[in-house]
Amino acid sequence: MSSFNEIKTIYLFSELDDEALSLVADHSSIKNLNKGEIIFFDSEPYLGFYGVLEGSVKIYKISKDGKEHILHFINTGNTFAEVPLFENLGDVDEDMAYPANAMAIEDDTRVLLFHKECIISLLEKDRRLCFKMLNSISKRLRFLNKHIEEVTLKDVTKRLAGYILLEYNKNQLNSENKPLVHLDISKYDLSCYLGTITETVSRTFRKLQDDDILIVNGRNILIKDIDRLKEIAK
Amino acid sequence: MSSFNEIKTIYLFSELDDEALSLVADHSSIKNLNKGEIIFFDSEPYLGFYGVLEGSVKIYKISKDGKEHILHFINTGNTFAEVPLFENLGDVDEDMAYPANAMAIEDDTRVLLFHKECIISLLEKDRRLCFKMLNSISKRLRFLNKHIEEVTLKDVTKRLAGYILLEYNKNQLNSENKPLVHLDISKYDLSCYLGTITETVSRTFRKLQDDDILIVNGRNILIKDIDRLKEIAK
DNA sequence: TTAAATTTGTGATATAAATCATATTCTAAG
DNA sequence: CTTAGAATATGATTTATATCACAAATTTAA
Repeated sequence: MSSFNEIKTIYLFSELDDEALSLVADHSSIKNLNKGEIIFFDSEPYLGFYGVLEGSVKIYKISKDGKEHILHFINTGNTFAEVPLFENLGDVDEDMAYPANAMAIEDDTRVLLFHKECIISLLEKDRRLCFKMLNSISKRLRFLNKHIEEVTLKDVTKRLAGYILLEYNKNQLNSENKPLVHLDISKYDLSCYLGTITETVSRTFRKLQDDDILIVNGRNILIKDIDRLKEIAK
Repeated sequence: MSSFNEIKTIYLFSELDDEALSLVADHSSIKNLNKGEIIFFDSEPYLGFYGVLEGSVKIYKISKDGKEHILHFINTGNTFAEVPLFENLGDVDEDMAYPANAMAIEDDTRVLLFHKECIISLLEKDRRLCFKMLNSISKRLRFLNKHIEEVTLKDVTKRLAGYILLEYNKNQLNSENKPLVHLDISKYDLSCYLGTITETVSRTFRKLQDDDILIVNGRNILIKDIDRLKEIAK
């Protein structure tokens, strides 16, 4: 059972009234997951979309020979796997399938599964929710746009530099203006996200370190020369 | 000026009543373009989204050093550049920008620009339109998902094989069951779409031809061994 | 119809990054 | 603490694909 307040941590549901919230509560279930546990597999029959209450999830593809590519990391408050709901507008729930794999990447990750059956009726009642859904999907699309640009048009060094700068900007508010970045994903996941392998990430960190741009200590990165890092990322 | 019937060729608008159609007509303009003409540039201020009435458009990114990557080809009936409308839900039209470049790739391409100002009000009135918009964006997202999987997890041969099979399936209805594919894009655009360069596409076609899988004649491709082609694409 | 320009094809070479092989460091379990 | 397993680092080698150079073919324009 999920409290209304917990449901409201999901951005999409944050402005729902109590009536709508109880409908969501009645049609959703919560899963607790440890690091490495699968939420769904690519092409698996679609049950509904998910929201992250706590922890972190990766959305990824795997090739026949085991090569992995991470499309998104999803954190608290955000939803994933909404797309199948709207792909086949006519055919209500005709052969819907998940568009990628999803795995928890932190212990004690909590996700809310909102079963597909009643979403449409909720959206039909609430125009604001429709717009929020459009907002979520649009942001995801813009993000993938950017991601594909990075992977196809830039080399690994640029991509890694860009990732670190993005993380730095994200957390700048938290930390006390120190140019310090803490990676909250493993180097393996980082390499899969950057479209490369762990060895190459290692070497690239070393190179940036040897050039006095970063100091890498495990998952902690001190940015020594942010201007040059920005120049590289371009 | 645009006739209602012409507007209805855009899938998103196909079911609008006359009142809504006249609103669309009043707030849109039509552009005629020749091959190579730009519709908008990446990051340019956002005017509204487009629908293709006739011809074909490519949506693409370009790197600092001129390398190009094509994200989508948009054909008659389909819309593009809807994303900026919904990204910043609160701030009405705060600094919206196009998410990529768009160029006509056929002569006599006709596009309809639907100015951003009145779209939201139209969507607020018409729930069905909201769902169609969700449908369009979702399809685009699924497509990019697939595209990124191809580019990051498969080699050029697999990607090219996959592209030819997709084109074959698309046009199978038209042609009289002959395993014939006509490329309706240049080899340059094909290479940019596959995340490679023209030389590599040339060589890959040659390899597939030498292996008796295809016969390539300019833009016409005869599939000699579809089973092996499918096997390669996997 | 011919010339110019663009597109396409092919060979030789260069290069970024993957693969393979260990070594080292870190982490979690007993 | 100690040990086993996982994650990370680094060197040597290979490989797919980009780059460069140019030839051939096709399209466009004059």
